[in-house]
Amino acid sequence: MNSTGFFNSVWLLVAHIPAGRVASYGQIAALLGHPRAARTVGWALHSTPDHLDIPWHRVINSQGRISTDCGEHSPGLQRYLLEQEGLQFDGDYVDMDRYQWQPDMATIEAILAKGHPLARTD
DNA sequence: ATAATGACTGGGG
DNA sequence: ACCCCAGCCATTA
Repeated sequence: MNSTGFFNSVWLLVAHIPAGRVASYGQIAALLGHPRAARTVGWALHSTPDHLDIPWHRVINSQGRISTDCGEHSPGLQRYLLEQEGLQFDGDYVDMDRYQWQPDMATIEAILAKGHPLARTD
């Protein structure tokens, strides 16, 4: 159990990204107070337990491009899910200025304070 | 405790 | 636009 770990915070925050919006790995890291831990965010999402039902597809790279090459969470699936939520792609890119999630600090604090029901069960 | 591992990022060529 | 590189850092596949 680890409701305060970084992975858990990542899942918690990503769970609150609204449909039709996206965040970058670095953005999630920064919102959690670790602006250099973008890679770790990617790793956290890679190891997201399926039962948590996290909208993992709403996290893409800072260029507005899909990064995953994981079999379970494939680029094709991620793009499909995003398009289902109304995002339009220009080639391999989405317009970050248009779709990026922009929560205010109060929202973030509320989410993090609320904390946890996402603790791992292994 | 140390080493390896990435769904990253920004900069440079 | 593309490819490559070095720095990055929480976790342990």
